[in-house]
Amino acid sequence: MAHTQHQHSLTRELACINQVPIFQHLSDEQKVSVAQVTRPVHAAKGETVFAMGEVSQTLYIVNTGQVRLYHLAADGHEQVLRVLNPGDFVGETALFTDEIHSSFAAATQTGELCTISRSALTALVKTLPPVALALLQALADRLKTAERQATLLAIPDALPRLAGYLQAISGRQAITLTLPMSKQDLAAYLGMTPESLSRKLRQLAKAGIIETVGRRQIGIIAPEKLAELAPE
Amino acid sequence: MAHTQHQHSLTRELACINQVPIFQHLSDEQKVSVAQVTRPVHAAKGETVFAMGEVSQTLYIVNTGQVRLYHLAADGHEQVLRVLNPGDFVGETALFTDEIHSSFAAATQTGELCTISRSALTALVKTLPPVALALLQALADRLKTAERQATLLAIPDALPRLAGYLQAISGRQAITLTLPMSKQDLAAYLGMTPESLSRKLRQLAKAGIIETVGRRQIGIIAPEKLAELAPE
DNA sequence: CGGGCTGTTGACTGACATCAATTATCGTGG
DNA sequence: CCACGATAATTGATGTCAGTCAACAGCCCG
Repeated sequence: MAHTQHQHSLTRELACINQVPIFQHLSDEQKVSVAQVTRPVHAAKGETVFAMGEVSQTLYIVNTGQVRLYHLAADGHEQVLRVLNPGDFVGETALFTDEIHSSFAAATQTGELCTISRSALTALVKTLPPVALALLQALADRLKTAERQATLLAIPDALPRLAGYLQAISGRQAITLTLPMSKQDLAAYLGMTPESLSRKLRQLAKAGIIETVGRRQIGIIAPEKLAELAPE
Repeated sequence: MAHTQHQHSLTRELACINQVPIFQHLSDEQKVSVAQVTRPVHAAKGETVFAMGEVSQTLYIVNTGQVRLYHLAADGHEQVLRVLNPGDFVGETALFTDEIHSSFAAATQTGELCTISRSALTALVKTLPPVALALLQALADRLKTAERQATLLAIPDALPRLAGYLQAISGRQAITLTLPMSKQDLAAYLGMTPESLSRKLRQLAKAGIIETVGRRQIGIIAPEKLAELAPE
């Protein structure tokens, strides 16, 4: 490992930082100071980024590609916690405690990650208030999403659960959207089996509320009917 | 409303701040500067702190008493999001957007809250890095809890869901604990009906794993058997 | 062009929701 | 302090939705 990167052009690091919302509003020189504590990491499709039980003191930010976060039960069943797309990050809990990872992370698409060590990020938060605010905002957003997901999962019936999810990611608009993950992952995320998901999507399509386009695209035709099925 | 509080002794405000983990590690003078932007609010049992749909730019911190956060569905069904005990807070999303509340908050026990306005807290975060770090930590903790709950709720069978919950709040110890909410609220929180919860508790009691003491107390007798039933 | 993985469809079964009635517990006022 | 009423919690009987197992279809990648 190189213990000095002064000769390094930092272009890869800066590419990462420019990609990521939490560093978006920094000045150029501030970005450079962040880039100096950033280390790019390559992740090939299927590769494990970190495993449950590992000790980590690192924040991972996805630059390109996609990473899937999941719990693994003793019976082998995987529960998808969330899917990290470019700009998303994970590992913030490791910034405060030496706590072990409570989940697995594996790349579903080959891409590039950026890592920042705990000590470096703590220093950044202390010296650059905008970073602290951006981090707070990102965490608050994720918290809201997680609580929303928990509310959805508490619904016993699969149809309103799916309707609520579709409503959330479509923004109640009649648009065609690309699913952020495969359907079997989505099924696990929504707490149902792939079979059930398939059936419910078909049911919604038959009712003229949505249409499935290819494998990963869904067109929302009647948002108002979706709202009737969804909770609240 | 008094537009100046200079004569005020700040004792109530300081009591609140000293109670709350996110301000715990501040120096005395830093605490005073926080106290100056804090406003205490009394909440009687049953009183609504804020309602869904209201616009808020305020952080609420529970000093004493208890506040219940819940969603209200169109059919009148309540879904408990979480229960705020002393030291817990809510309203962090309002710090970044003028977004409307997505839930109701009602006091279940008479107590005292502290409020901090958005602008004041933003300023605090910028000037006092320890506050930013503490807030980040608190949000990270809550995020972890929310993700854990999501994982639990994704389990289709009620028994492991309950076992996982009991394990989490008992800390895997053989202790007698007081439930943080009524059983019907707990049932909603765990995504099942009160009837199912009752049956599952009975099942655990018959198996000698727990015992129910009164209405809100549960004794954990065999934590290791609970662990067998719970996921992971 | 072929293989494997992802997604779909079908039949069956079991667990939980639902509806209804009873019992226990707590808070309150006499 | 006890009796009462209201609410919470339990118990029972029944129906239904989603999980399971199994086979098949379709897309993508090599």
